[in-house]
Amino acid sequence: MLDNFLNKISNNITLTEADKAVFSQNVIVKKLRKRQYLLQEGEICKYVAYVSKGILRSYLVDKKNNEHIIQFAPEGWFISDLNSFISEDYSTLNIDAIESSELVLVSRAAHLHLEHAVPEFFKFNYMQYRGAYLALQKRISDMFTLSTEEKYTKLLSIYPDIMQRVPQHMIASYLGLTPETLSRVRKKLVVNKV
Amino acid sequence: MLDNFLNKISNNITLTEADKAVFSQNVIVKKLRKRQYLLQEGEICKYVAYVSKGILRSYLVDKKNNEHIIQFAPEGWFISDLNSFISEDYSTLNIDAIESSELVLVSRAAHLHLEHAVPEFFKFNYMQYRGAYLALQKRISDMFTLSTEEKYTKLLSIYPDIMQRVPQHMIASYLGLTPETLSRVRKKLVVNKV
DNA sequence: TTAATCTATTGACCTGCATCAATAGTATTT
DNA sequence: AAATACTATTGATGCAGGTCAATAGATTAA
Repeated sequence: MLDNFLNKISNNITLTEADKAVFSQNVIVKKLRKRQYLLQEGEICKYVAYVSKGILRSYLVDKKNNEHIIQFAPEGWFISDLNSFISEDYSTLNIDAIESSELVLVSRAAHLHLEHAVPEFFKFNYMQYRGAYLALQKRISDMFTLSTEEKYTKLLSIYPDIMQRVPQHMIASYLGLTPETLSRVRKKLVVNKV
Repeated sequence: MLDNFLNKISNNITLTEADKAVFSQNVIVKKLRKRQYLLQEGEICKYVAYVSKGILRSYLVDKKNNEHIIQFAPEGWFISDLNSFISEDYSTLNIDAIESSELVLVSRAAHLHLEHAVPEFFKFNYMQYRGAYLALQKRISDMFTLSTEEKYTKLLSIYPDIMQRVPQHMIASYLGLTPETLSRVRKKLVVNKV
């Protein structure tokens, strides 16, 4: 699982063997069972998690106790409550495992240290943040401009793998729909396709 | 207007006089009249614009010809279609001036050059992107969890200055509402306050 | 193997917001 | 000063999607 993490990093930037050693010494490997929390609302987010196996989600819970999924993170992705991680404020997000998973955790201190010790890692994070920003901008654009049906089919076409692994009501939650509505949208799609 | 820009940068990172000279030589100063486009959908976004005076907006137009505002950028803010700027793909966003404005433009080549020539500027952008990502994440959270009324009052409390300067139908557009609906929400708020 | 939980579907009903249309005040232009 | 565009409000009406409730298959736990 550590290898998986180091590969991810070195796919994007060049790491010497020494760099890899520094990484290895500054991260924590962790397993999570299905439904186990990595982070619960109100805690301080101590880690950025890299998913080497399985799939996690981050979500928030509104006043009516409805869950809204912010992000799915399958193998190869990072997940955290970045705001809490950076500011050390209480988190508003929950993060848990949809499947039992394996993670590589980077603490705040380790993250800072690594950015300093491995300057290329700073660059890596620059790209990550920029990419994450662009992705969210696209998501907002889609929220504004696409019909419910289009949002769903686009999601299916972009992340077919993820969509097959997570229960349907979580897809609904990600799209800002109730499970009932998504069920009806799907029905309509099937009928129209025949 | 160039000073305003240099101050913005040097509020966040330390610039030598030499650095400032490099910046000055690598940016373009530009004025925009009210309603004038900086960027039109389908063009390639050549610049990141810093607003030294006035206020701009970026928005997209859906199939039904409704505008959806992605961002307002008053003095001290940056605006662009970052996706188009980086990838040199055709832009999906429009950017225009809500008030007549003064800008400092940084081209892609200049941006790359500056990041290289002034390493602190690379750091500055790292922070910008990270901050922009966090801001969008909050926006999505609010879209999910707040009622229409709450979204509006929160916007008013966070950006009272901007909200006073832009027409109401643009606020509606930013919130994903029709002008009629926002008008009714406002009415209800006044009545409830009395 | 039997509960208990999780998941998806379907129906009946309700509501928040969009749509369409009319009015009127306020800026801009010429 | 008149004409044109822009902006905000209000009313009437329709619909997409939420809510509540029932059913049933599929997982998971005891």
